[in-house]
Amino acid sequence: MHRFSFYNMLSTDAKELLHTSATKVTMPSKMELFSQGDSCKDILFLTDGSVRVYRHHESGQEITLYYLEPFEQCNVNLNSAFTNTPAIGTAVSESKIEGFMLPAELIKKLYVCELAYQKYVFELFASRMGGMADLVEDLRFKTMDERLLNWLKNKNTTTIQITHDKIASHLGTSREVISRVLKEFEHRGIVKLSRGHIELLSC
Amino acid sequence: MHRFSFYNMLSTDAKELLHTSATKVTMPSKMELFSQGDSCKDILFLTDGSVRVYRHHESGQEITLYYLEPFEQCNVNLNSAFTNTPAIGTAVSESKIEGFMLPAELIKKLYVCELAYQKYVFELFASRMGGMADLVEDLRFKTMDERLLNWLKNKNTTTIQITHDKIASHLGTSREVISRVLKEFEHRGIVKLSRGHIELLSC
DNA sequence: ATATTTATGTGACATATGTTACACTTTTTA
DNA sequence: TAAAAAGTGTAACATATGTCACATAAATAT
Repeated sequence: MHRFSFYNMLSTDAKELLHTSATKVTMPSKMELFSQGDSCKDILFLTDGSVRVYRHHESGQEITLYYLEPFEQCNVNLNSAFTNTPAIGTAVSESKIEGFMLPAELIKKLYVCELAYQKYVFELFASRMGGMADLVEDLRFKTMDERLLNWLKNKNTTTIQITHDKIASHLGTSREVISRVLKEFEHRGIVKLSRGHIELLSC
Repeated sequence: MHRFSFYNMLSTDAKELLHTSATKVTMPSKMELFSQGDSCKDILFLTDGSVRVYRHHESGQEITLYYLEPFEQCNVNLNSAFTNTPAIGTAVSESKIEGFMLPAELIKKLYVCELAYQKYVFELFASRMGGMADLVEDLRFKTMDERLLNWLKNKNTTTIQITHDKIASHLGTSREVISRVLKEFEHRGIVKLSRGHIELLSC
């Protein structure tokens, strides 16, 4: 827990309480943490790996709302747990993840009493709102080519291990569309494709 | 101020402080409260009228992120003011509006010290996140027909006073598209159109 | 009263994306 | 090793939406 930005500024009482109440969790990839409609009782403090929070549609298609990275907290999780409302999305681990689980009631108290945590939560919300607004703008005004290229670049690695099908879920489209656009990128010399991974060239 | 849900649960000190520091504001329709990129120094407490918060794109097109209704607060405004970051959208009054302006520094203190306000802000964020997630899902998986019909129905009146151009900005499309879809609605007997207003039938 | 602006109607067309259908290859499973 | 599953390639087509180019009508301004 000590690696969370707010930790050092907590009261000793709060630190103590977190230590005694936190349950260390480790989960493999592809585990569902909670599903759209669930009521969350526990709150995850992610320390390693990443979690995808997405919406699904009747058609079976999905679109990613955001990715949860280490030392961030999941707003959908927090919202549901704090306000006793159903989760507005589904969360699934994208890799092996590690972290701590803490009961909602305790974190609610932390939010009320600890200034540092309040600030942390507020900033988390602010940046998530920003991300969601960007997503809205992208969905409306950007082409799939742009969105896909941005997505690839945001991975910050030259070799990305992923299937076209997964990318389609992230961006909310179908596999064929991703395959088609990627192939065009290959022709343009932007990427090199092979089964299961994509190599980013030229940037 | 006393009509805000959190007001009655504030300490007398806080109430006092709000009263002495609040500046009553009245603004006509179509006034820009702040623009994307601005740093907000004051926070609006809206008591009457409504405000549209939107994003604009280079092309000149716009899309509404959400509407601010009386006794809600604007998250973009709060985020910018609290975290000293540029506003992620533009806010414009949709009608004549009334409310109070309060300095960011004071509201920051209110957020820290007053449990009721903390709760209010949290719930506001939670519901706004929900709205944004809905918007993302709609943008990706709903047709313009569905989105337009929902938008009309959400107005909760049978006669809506608006131009096609405005609707286009709300939904992030062009005027022609809205005109076309509305005309089809008219043929299907869902609406009756006339210059400047739309009458919803059959529901 | 005439001119100008604002709002709407609409056909024709461009294009991005979704869909279907199937071939082919690689990997995994039995 | 054979069979099944998973991943990719690709053509052909459907369709929703965006764009252009006007025409017309209503409201406002001069």
